[in-house]
Amino acid sequence: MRNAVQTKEVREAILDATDNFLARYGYKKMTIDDLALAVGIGKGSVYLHFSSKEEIALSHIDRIIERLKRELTIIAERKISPEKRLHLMLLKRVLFRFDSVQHYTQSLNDLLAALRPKLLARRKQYFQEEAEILAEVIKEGQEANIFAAGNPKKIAETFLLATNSLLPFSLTTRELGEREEIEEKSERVAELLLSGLLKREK
Amino acid sequence: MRNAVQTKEVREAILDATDNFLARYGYKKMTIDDLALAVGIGKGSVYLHFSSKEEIALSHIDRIIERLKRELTIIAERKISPEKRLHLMLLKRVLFRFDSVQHYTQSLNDLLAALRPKLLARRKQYFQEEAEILAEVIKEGQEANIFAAGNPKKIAETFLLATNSLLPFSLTTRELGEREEIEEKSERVAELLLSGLLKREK
DNA sequence: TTATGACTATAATCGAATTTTAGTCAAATA
DNA sequence: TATTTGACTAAAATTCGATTATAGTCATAA
Repeated sequence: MRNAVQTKEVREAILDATDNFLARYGYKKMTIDDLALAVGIGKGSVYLHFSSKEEIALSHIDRIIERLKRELTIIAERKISPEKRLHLMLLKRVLFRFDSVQHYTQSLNDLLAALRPKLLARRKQYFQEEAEILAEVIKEGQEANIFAAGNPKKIAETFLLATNSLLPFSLTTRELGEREEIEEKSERVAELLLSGLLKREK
Repeated sequence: MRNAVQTKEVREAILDATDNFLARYGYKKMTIDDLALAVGIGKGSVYLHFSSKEEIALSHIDRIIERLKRELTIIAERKISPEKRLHLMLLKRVLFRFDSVQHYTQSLNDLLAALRPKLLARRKQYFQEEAEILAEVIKEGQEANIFAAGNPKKIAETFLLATNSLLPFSLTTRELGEREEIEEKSERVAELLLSGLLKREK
């Protein structure tokens, strides 16, 4: 059906416009009228794709997270050692989020404040999904007898927890400073964690 | 001089009252009049000890952090292996902060919002001071040939960074849930980090 | 010499009037 | 008939002038 494609394109266009307005003016100042105008459809038509302004913003965030998961998956499937892949994935995760936040500096507090309760619920979900991707690689490493034994999912969660503080989503954001600084810090945390995971015997 | 003691006592009494009001009503609703009344001194006298309401709140936070540093130092000086001490210190740090936040649930957002710029500046300071305490223990462990080589201060910073996300000072606060859950997560992160620090050869 | 509380300038709060905007739905369009 | 629309509404946000609350001061009292 041509219509389904058309529909998906409009939906994407709305999210593209959302991305633009959020980065430029923030969540509060973004209006449904603006979005409709930018996409070139009637206001009512926006509600054919989304049930509320909130749902638009959440879908927009979902789309960003989906992109991250896709990038992590690509690394997870590379033909290099599990150790190296885990390392790259941790760095990717931290830097991806850092860059996202850079992009939304003006609007982020605004957005987080408005969607806080919903976001908290989703974060758990995101976290689990990311852990799942890491866990696969950890399992492989264990099967190859490179990594120490243990529940792969739990280990993956621990890795994510330990790198979470490097993600600029909190009070610490500005404290973290430059991208290079983050890069270096991530590197150190990742190495220490990986070193802990590697099997003891030389 | 008896007066100096007296002065210090009044200062402490003001901070005690501050602790009480912050936990009960939050920063905004706490007034200087309230504090003076609670301590039993005139309003003007409060300004003999502190130059502003903001300085009172910051001093109050300093006092909390001082307590944490004291507790960390006590562990650092215990007569057990550096490994064990580091482990205990990491747990102490996470749980101490968790408990503080529990105490101030109502008022914390309020306080953080009001003092954010000043707090960011101090956090770096706190962070460095805590790292210094850990670094001592790490150095000992290296001298005892238990820990792998490396700049002790840098390693300490890495440890703190990796446990930072467990500290309930950010969006993740509620996500973290129960104290037991935090305890278990801290345990896992600490173990993995320590395992990474231990020397490779069995 | 130290402590005070009445005083002030500023900031916060209130509430009524006005404007903006999310979401709806009857009508227009394809 | 199946989609799309934009005028419409109810609710929320904003404005602004008036009122109240409060941080910080300082002349006076202890």
